[in-house]
This record gives sequence, structure tokens and C-alpha cells, in this order.
Amino acid sequence: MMILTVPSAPAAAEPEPPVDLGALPGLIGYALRRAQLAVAQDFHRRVAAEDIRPGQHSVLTVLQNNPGLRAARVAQALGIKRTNFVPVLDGLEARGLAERRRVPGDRRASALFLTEAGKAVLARLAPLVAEHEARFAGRLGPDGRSQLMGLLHRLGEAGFDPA
Amino acid sequence: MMILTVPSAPAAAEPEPPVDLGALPGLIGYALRRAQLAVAQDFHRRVAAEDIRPGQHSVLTVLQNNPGLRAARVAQALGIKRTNFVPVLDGLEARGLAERRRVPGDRRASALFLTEAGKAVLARLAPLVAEHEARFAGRLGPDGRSQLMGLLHRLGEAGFDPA
DNA sequence: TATTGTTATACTCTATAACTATA
DNA sequence: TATAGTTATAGAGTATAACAATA
Repeated sequence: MMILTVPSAPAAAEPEPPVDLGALPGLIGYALRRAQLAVAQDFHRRVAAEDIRPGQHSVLTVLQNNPGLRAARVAQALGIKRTNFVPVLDGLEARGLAERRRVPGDRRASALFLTEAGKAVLARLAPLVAEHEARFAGRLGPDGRSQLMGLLHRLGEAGFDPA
Repeated sequence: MMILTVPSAPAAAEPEPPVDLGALPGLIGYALRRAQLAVAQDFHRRVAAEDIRPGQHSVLTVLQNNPGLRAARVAQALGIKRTNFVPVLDGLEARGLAERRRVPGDRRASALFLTEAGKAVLARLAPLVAEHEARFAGRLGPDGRSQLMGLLHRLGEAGFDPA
């Protein structure tokens, strides 16, 4: 019996050499993006039941801690442009989680508040966010976590100003 | 003389109390997002002259280090879905920086290569990216930088799979 | 049947310019 | 003239579903 063609290796055993990422894994920005993607995806999965995204969670948290704050200040505190903050707030208001009220002294401004439903969502969110946080804190250990927070804070300093 | 209204302080001196971010600054995901935003904005400014975004830089780097790699493998290595990789590659090809070539053995696949122009862009990019990296590495110090890379890698592990 | 690349589509995020009503 | 909120719009990024050609 004659063998007509001899593949250099069985198809199932072709290992496909790993992709060489070059200098990318050593770049701070690349490592940040990969880590942030992983963390954001976990947030999305954990909090899916409440249908809240990280940015919405941030806004609700700020309103809880600063009832009556003006829209421009919320946006600025979170690094969101005023113009992009409008649809975010529209969404929260349409779902009955937050509300705009007129400010007595200044008829241009609006003061923002959580509704009771908004407070309830935040209360239900708390344990989900805590689990999410614990998952990644667990990967780092207490020392690693506090080191990371310090290092990230240094990167974020003096960095941006979303006029 | 009767004072009708007494503002609690002159308007110019009203300090506007700081916004209370609550638990946000202690959350890994929030700190990651702020840091990533600052780093990405600096990348954008530094590299504006070449009109290349971080994702494009990553693709060009992978093609340089793995000439002839298939599209699906490039996308998977960078955490981009195959379907979203198409317009990225279209853009690079339209600018003459990368090209698709037919693969002899498999008529479905395309092998990806940098063009000479693509190699030249990457060469001009190198010092800009190095400056960008140095800016943030300088904020952390050598030890801080290597700690950060280790911690970010732990966060990104086993995290995502952009099928 | 499974894989490669692709189209179509939609939703989010981010960005700029310009408007309105106030101040 | 400046500010608070808004509208309109455009560009990226990311997501799913489905298709043709090929394996």
C-alpha cells in the first residue's frame, strides 16, 4: 500500500504558534484597557438583573450622597460632559429613578434628586456591587488592592477636564 | 436702616462644597475607568499627528510581529470580535497601512500584512508612544510601574473571551 | 456541520457646535 | 457677556443575528 500524501502533522495536533504581541503587554495603556474590559464585563454580568451600567451607578451614588446637586456639578464630578449627561439623566428620569426639580433662586438650573425607586435600586445594587468588587479584590489581596488604588490615583491625577 | 436680606456670604466667596462621591473612589472599576480615561486622552493628544487610535496601534503592532496572521487570530489576540474587526481593517487598508492577501491553502481566510507605509507609520509612532508611556511611568516610578503591571495583569486574567 | 469573513443593525460612549432662557 | 441646560450630530466601540463561501 502506497501513501500518496503525508501531512507534516495530523490536523488535530497543529499547535498554531502563539500571537506575538510585541511591546503591547508592557504598555500601561494596553494593560489598563484589558483590565478595565474584564472588570466592566463582570460588572455588567453581576448587575444585569437591575439593568444598570457603571455610569448610571455612579450618577445614582452621587445623587444619593448629594441630594439637590445641580446637573453641571454632577457631570463635572464624574468626568462626563454636560452635553452627554442629558441623555443619561433622561434615561434615569424615564425609569423613575431620579428627578429634576426647579431651583428657586436660579431659573436656569435644575436640582437633581433620587426618587424612592432610585433609592431602592441603589439598595438592591449594593450587595451586587460588593460581590463584584470582592471578586477582583480577592485576586489582588488586601495589600495588592490598596497598592493598585494608589497607583491608579496617580495615573488619573491632573489628567482630564471634560469641560 | 433695615436690612431686608442678608446673603450668608458674598457671591464671589461662596466655596461650593465638594461633591461627595461616596464609595466610588474606593471601587476598583471606578478608579480603573478614571485612570484609563486619563491615559487614553494623553495617547490621543500625543499621537494626533499620525491620526492613530490605541486600537489601530495595537493592530499594526500585531501585524508587524506576526506577518501573514489570519484576521480571526489578530482579533482574538486583541480581544476584538471578528465582526468588529472588519471595519478596523477596512480603515487601515483604505489608508494603505495594511493589506489582506489570499491564503493558498484556505480560500476562506485572508492573511494580513503591513504595507511599507504601515511600517513607516509604526516607526514614526514609536517615539511618540514612548514619550506617552514615559509620562505615566514617571508618575509611578520604576517600582510602582512594575507593581501596577502585575496587578493589572491579575485583574485581566481569565476575564474575557470575545467569541 | 463548522469555520472565515462579512453585512446589517443597534446601542452606548464620547466629542463639537450651536441654540434657549436665563443671570 | 457668561452660565445652565439642551438639541443636533458625528465618530468610535461594542453587541447580536444572519449570510456566503469554503472546509
